[in-house]
Amino acid sequence: MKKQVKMLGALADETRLRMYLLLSKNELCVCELMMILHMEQSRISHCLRILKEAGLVESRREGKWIVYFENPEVADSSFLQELKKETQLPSEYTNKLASCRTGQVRTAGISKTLRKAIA
Amino acid sequence: MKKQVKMLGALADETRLRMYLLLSKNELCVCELMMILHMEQSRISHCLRILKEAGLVESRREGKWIVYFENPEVADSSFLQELKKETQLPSEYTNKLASCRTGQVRTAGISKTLRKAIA
DNA sequence: TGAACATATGATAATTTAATCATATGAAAA
DNA sequence: TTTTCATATGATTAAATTATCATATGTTCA
Repeated sequence: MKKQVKMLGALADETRLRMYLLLSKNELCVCELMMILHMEQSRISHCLRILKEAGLVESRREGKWIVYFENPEVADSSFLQELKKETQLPSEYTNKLASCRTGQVRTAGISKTLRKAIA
Repeated sequence: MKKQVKMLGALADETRLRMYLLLSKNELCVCELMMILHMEQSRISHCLRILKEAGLVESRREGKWIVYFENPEVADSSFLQELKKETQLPSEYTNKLASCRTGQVRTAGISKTLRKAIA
């Protein structure tokens, strides 16, 4: 039960649930999540850590980026699959996700401009 | 999403998750939950309120008892069904639940003796 | 090598949540 | 009709979470 409680706790937050839903659709680096969720970097990182500690996501380094993705070991948990089905991510985020799929954000980098835009 | 977050939050606590799992198997009054979970009354009541506000359980009065049960409207949510399947309630609780099924606890009342035993 | 970038993380402050205690309400039984 | 039982709830305190800020680490590129 402890493991389930930890997972549930990690998902019991709107920001983290959005992150998890996004990452279950597409792997993303932190700066892409900053863009999509319009939040500052350290907040994103802290949230990702909680998701990671709950076993929901994993990460790998890719050049200067760290890419997060859904932990393949839990991806096929039917409980999580059903949660994903029943939970609609606002289109605002799925739209932004689409532009990340083409790699625009990561290539451009967030730099000063984007950082200010988010702040 | 807000609704899901509230549900997840209500279940992201070991005590409340146990309660929900118990109630999804069998309706129970507060004193039966006190017995099974070995916790004091106000704590049980507060937890039940959170489960109720999240839409997971409902209650009805029955004589001097108030009986809680899984909200039939969510019982068939496949997400919750899978959660129940994937989450094993410790046998310690299912055993105690069995004795409640026969109505022993409720009929006997908790009275001073039981109250002390729990305290 | 050193600047700029991408991310993590420790510390602090702010907010939320949970546990406990005391008391209130309402039903049943004496 | 007062006492006991069953439960709810408000208040207070204790504990955990979250956001923010500052800074550290590792990477790339000039």
